[in-house]
Amino acid sequence: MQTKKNILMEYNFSEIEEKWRRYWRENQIYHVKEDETKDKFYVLDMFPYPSGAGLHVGHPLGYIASDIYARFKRLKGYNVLHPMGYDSFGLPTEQYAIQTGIHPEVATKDNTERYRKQLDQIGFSYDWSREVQTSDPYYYKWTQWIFKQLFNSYYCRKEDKAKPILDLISFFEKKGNINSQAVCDEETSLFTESDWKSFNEKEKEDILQKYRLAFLSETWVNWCEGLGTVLANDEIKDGLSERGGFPVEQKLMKQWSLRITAYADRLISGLETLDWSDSIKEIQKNWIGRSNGVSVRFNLQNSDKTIDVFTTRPDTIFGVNFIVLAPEHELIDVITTEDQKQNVVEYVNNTKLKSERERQADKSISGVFTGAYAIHPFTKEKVQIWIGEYVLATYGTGAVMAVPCGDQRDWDFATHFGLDIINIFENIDVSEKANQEKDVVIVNSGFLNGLKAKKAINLAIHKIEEEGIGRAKTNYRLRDAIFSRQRYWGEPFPVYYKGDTAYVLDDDKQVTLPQVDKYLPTSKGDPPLARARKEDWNVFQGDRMETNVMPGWAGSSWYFLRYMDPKNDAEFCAKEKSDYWGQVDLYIGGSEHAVGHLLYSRFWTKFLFDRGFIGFDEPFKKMINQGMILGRSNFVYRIKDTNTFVSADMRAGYKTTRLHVDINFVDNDILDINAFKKWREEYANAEFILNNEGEYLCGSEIEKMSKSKYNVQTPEKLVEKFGADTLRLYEMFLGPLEQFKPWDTKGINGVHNFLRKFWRLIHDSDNNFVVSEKKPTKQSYKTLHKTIKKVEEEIERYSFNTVVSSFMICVNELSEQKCNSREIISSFTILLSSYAPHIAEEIWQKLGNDTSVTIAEFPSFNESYLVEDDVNYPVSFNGKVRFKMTLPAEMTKNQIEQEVMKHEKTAHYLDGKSAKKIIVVPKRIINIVI
RNA sequence: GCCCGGAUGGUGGAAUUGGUAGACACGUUGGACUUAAAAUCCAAUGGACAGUAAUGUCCGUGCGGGUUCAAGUCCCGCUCCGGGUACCA
Repeated sequence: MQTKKNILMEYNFSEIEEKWRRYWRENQIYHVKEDETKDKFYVLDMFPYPSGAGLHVGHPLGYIASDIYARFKRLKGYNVLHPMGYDSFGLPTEQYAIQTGIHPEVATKDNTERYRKQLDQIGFSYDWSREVQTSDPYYYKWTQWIFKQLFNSYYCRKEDKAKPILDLISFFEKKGNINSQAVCDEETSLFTESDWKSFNEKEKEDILQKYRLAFLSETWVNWCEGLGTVLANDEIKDGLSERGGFPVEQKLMKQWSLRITAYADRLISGLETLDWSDSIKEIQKNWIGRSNGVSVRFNLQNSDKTIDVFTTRPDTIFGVNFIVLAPEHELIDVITTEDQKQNVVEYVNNTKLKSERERQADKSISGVFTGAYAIHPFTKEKVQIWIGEYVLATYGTGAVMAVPCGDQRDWDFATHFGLDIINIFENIDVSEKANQEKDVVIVNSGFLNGLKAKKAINLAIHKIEEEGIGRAKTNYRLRDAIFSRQRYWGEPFPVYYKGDTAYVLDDDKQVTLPQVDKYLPTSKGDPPLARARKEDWNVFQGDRMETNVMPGWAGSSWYFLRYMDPKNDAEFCAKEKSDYWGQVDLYIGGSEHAVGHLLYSRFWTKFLFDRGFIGFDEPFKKMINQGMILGRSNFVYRIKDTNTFVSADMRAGYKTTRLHVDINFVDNDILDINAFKKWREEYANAEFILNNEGEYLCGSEIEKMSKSKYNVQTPEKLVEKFGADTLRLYEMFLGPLEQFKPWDTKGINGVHNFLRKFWRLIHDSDNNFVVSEKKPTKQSYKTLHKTIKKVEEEIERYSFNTVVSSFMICVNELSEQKCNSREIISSFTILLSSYAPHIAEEIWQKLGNDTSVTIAEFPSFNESYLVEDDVNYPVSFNGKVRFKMTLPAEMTKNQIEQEVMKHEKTAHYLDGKSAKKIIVVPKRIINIVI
């Protein structure tokens, strides 16, 4: 037991930390304003979704790192924007509302308050006056506003940017759409200016929908019955919804979409300007999936219809002897012959029954012949038309020209159905597998004979275009983003309908979420908002209001802009504010948002830039993805069909079931049996087979932290036991920020001891603060300046863990030197303040300062303190270090060589032989080659 | 399959451009203080071998080669682990 006196005499972190948190709050220390006299720096965290579970120790990892960086930049004289908010629309809150009837707004308020409390405890330097919440009507008013701008814009290919839709309308009025360079749906029909003038309002709007960047369209969507909503591609993993893991199927529905595909090229090229990890850039590139090729038209036999196929290998076109259509292809009904009709209908219906997941999982080859033939554009031979599941309706044209000798999938298909394989490669055997190598000479291919792929591709494209049977085309894997969700807890659309035609509200009007009786779809299957009566809507125009809501990523696509001007009631963000703060200079968050949030916010930023609302077209200049902190789970082993648990080291020979056990009952893998028995009723009478030490040993594994695994470590407990400064230091000390690492509290004492050691350095045995006014020794200056250099360099390269070591080394050395000089301690306190702000403020005050250490000046590094008179050289023989010798630093290479050869040990290691060569690297090493 | 990471003591990790591998911590062991414990302080701590000892020798950064006076670091070929992605024509 510690005595009361002991506690008072030591570093009393809980009192200190509370005191300074109050001080920061009351004096608005972290409040920040635009200041033209200073350089700006914008440090941002990915804002959290405030879930009911609260924060665990993994969440603050990135926040601590960004906070350290923000504090460091402030000390270096920058005007730092470092805000925080909540991504507060989302499914879990809504599911909770469905179960409990509690309005999501109420649950959100509770959750954000808990988050705030937890965040405050860690001592972050956020300017909370700039807080945003995506579910706040004052915020989503502007999310709706951006939607309106998207609705009222189109993408101009010529200028390669978004422009007002009014420009397009006046173009149509003058010239129709025949020479229009605007991005639009593939199947948009052509019209002249007089056609346009003859269209009525609905017809005009239907056409404009094919051009608007936010538009309604009847498309195949990913319908998730379990969630009762459609999902975007990035919300699906392995054919299941990312949230909840429910099956997803294809359904034809009228939905809002955003024309992100118009930005595909710029989203790829923009990556070059970003300081992001290669892996995230790579993921985005793959997701966009640009491939250059050509679309080729095949005429049909006995029909005036044609089939377009997309290929990246037109050089292999002479290897084509059949075509394969996706089961959803629109021509199937038209071309199938009578005698094949039954087979085809059966096959198509079967594949439709399968879910997306089943179709992905099933790699077996299936298909059916339509009975129809196309004509090869060059050889004029008959080409069979098949239907196959391996062809995707949503990619390219939904049809492929099959080249069995050159594509493994086509080869597999041909082999399975006994179709011919034409070989067009010189000296290549295609009887076992297809040849996908490009460095091969092409034969049997008319005008392409004797060429290799690179030249043949260009020639083939040229010829295809010349003959008018196709044109070069770039295809993208990226689809337009489905922007409607059939849910309640999201942004309502600022949209109303007259008949089937959608209109956006005037700029001065916004829709707020109406009250509904239940958060469930209606009996007709309409979204929850359809439950609202006319009088429940704050705005009601036309025949009906839009009842879909926006997806979770709407609000998070622009939140970093709102932080710059959070209270602005007239604009989403004043231009002069966004001009001042500019891009986010450092963005820290998880890599799980690689294709969702990070792609959409780049898209919105580019759009807002195009329309002149902001002055930059990439949101996040530098990004770091922090690694996940994993939990350590513990297990007990229940013998099958009994209520007896066997110790992990005794379980051989038993059939057992492994069960997660709450880590709070386990210390050093030893189970507290009494606590375990009390945990659940069913365990009250459990029996235990103990090991030879009479203990119950648990098994363990490193896993993701989750409630269901009972391995969650919360920051509260650690803050209570060790203080926030210790927690901050420890999370950084664990290892490199980007790395995945298991959470283990074993080492936390080490960092805590470091703070206590620092405290003791400047307090006497009665806990009185004592610093010396004497001039520090040369050695102490060296210690300090070594630390200044290291701290500055390491923080600049985001190596947060090694800085903690430098702090420790510094305090260790100062303790050894018994140095408590005011000058040294003052500088060190500033260095420490970005990591451990509470204790730094306390010491700073004790040193006699009456302003916060957060506005101190980072100590400047002076090289001259590190200059050594002597160098301790390692002397190696054939690369092996044998002894060391200290020599004056200013000695020349020749002098060093002479000194080394004179050394008594040199003769011993030369062992009678002569030195072939002596390598001297000044201030580093001496190597003697024998 | 393809694309990105990674592999260093009992543990987390350090070594920025090739130049003293294992900083800093944790853990372990021994010692001091104490009636005792906690806390604190001191010392040792990659492995093997030799020696009473000071010390010395050899081996050591996943494995096998190579470049170099010198390789954890660079090059070639593998193994294992983690992440992403997939009938994308």
